[in-house]
Amino acid sequence: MNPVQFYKCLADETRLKCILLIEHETELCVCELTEALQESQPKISRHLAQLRQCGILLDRRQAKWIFYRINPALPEWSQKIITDTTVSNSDFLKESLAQLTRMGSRPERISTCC
Amino acid sequence: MNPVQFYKCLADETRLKCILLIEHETELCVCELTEALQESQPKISRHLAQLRQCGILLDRRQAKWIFYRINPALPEWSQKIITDTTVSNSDFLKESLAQLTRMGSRPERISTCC
DNA sequence: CTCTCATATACAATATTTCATATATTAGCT
DNA sequence: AGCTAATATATGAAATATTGTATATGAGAG
Repeated sequence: MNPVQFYKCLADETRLKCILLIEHETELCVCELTEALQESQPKISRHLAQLRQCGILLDRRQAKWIFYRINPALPEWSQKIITDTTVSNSDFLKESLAQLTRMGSRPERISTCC
Repeated sequence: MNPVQFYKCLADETRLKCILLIEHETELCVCELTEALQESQPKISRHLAQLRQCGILLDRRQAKWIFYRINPALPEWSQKIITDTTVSNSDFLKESLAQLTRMGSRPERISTCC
């Protein structure tokens, strides 16, 4: 992935918040992101599809849910940018994280490995 | 500057190359960038204006030329992203740097300080 | 004060991105 | 098989971004 394409993915509020929230939480499903960001399901879903197609995110299905996580095969420099941006912009995520915490009955995760 | 705004600035080939070339060379003027990127002068100029307005670049006039440099007052995380991106994407800049080197009669710089 | 060179800006046309709405898919339950 | 919950996709309209072309500005030379 070339750097312009990478930065285009980060250059949208919904997409950037999805990426940083997932980085912060390791893994999130569509309904959690929809709730955290207070946006419509198709809107979230479209942006996630784009991030998946670019190779920034990976998804896995577990029961009814689809969980997204950061693609560990991303080049190191882009992974670093994602973690650095998360750490240095807590204000930007504050509201969404609070909304996520407030969310009742979050789907339960089954660890992928072991 | 919020991170989305910052990434929007990087999410265009012309702008990203300008930023990374300037980072690489410390300081460049409009005609050097025009030559390095092989783009029209108004195109380069418009993008530089946008980067100046966002606070990513600073400019100074010296004789007939206007030199642009990275704004040292940028938040540390964004400066880091600019340097990391430059270091990790030499292929992306290769052609433009070669073009710059090939350029004859580059304007002479007078150091700002001392 | 005029000419030239380097750069900036205005404007309109074009291209790209984003979104709401409607609909499709897929898994699990009964 | 039919129903429901979660997610994905298609379509067209609206909003944004980008660009070429023409023109303006500003500094230095003569």
